[in-house]
Amino acid sequence: EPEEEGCRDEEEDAVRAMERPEAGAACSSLGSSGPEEPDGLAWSVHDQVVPTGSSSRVIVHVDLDCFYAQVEMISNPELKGKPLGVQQKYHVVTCNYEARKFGVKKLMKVRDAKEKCPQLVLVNGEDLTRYREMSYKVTELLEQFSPLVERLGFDENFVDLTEMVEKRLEQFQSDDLSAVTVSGHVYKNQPINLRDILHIRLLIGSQIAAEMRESMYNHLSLTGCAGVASNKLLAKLVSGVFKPNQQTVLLPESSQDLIHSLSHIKEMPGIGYKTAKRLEVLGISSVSDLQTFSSKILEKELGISVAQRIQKLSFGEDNSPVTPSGPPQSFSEEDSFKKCSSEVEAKNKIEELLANLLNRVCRDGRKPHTVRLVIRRYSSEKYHGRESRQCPIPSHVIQKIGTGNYDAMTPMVDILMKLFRNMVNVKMPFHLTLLSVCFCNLKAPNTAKKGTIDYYLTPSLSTTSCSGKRSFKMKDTHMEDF
DNA sequence: TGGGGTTAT
DNA sequence: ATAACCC
Repeated sequence: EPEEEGCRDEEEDAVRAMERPEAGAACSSLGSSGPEEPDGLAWSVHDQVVPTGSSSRVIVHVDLDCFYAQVEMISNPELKGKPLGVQQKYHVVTCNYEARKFGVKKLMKVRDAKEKCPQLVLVNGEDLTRYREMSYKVTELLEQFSPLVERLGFDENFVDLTEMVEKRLEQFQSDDLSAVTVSGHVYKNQPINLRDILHIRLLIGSQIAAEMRESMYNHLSLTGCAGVASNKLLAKLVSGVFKPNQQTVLLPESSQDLIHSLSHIKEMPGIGYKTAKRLEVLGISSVSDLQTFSSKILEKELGISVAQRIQKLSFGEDNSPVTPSGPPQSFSEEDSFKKCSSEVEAKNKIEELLANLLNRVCRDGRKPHTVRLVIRRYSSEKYHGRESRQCPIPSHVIQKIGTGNYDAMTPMVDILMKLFRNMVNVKMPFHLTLLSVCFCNLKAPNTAKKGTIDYYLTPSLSTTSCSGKRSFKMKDTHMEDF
């Protein structure tokens, strides 16, 4: 069973919380006009109207436990029970809980990790294929509950449960609501008020979250955490409160406690490295600092968009929707290395990246209409020494992708090497530490037939775009320009 | 820091 | 094309 620990405690807490539902927050005033049974539950909850289109949502954030390590332990069960790290180049990018007991941390150097834990077993995780495949299986499983699933990286998903919760509520007879229970932890052990429709909805959400985790375990042998709350920010923050393989629901009255539990604003999802640095200059380091800082000055400093968004985040407010991810917008492969300083070397590396990418994009079925080459130059060092060049893929090359196998290889290498020489002056010495190839601008395979309206409206097929100059997408560097 | 991803400008 | 964000 997925639940490893905390099970007893959370059940007892939940029972205790329900034994005195009136102990915490006052009863919602929304139901107070109800008739017959002032102290019963029957009259009130179904009558509490959540204003249509209002911001009262039920969101779950699902976060797999040390995902790459779990996938490796499934591939090789002998690794189970041993301290395991997944290695990319000189780093342990993630590790299981056995390894964490020894002090191994994410993105720790292999040397340091081995020092902390000499018995550490390492597996190479530079090829993401199996992780990516398992990641999409998880997303697809969650999509069976609701189509509103948004991926965040390979190991996290948001699901908007609002509609599902509404449907389950309709199935309840009013006198059943006293039997609604929470699944998993309640943040801060806040007492549950069964007369509060928002509490009820979140509890139903917690039950669905438990079903999702059960399903992930039963069908995919994967464990993870879940957080249920009224928006993505809070769901994400609360999912991490009880850590391996547990779930937590946040009731609205505790949301301020949750955001103030962050010790620094950099821990707020949406406030990254750059923004945190700029806020630091302004003397803003805590959530409270950001809450109370002058909005006007913040807008002048960061721009109105970022300022308003992050200041709302500091209050736990986040109206961003769960945007269904659907199929990927891009496919890329990269490789980093100590040194690449010749064109031939670069070409070989690009060919390897490209071969893998063509396979992936072929399996997807859609056709990329744009290619991009990315490099990182040595000593550019400061993260963001990356430069890129992209161009449209000529339609005759697009056709070769997916159909045959490697017909597209040679023309694509030619295109990529032109992009390469556009970025790197090969007559001068150079030193690269990363190469990446990306296929994007993916379109469904063209079903348009000659002579039809679709044919003439499909840029890759119609004569107007196959000859003469193309005036669209001037940002792309066209191969004709070389 | 690796090997990925996304959206906004 | 770059810059920011996420994992």
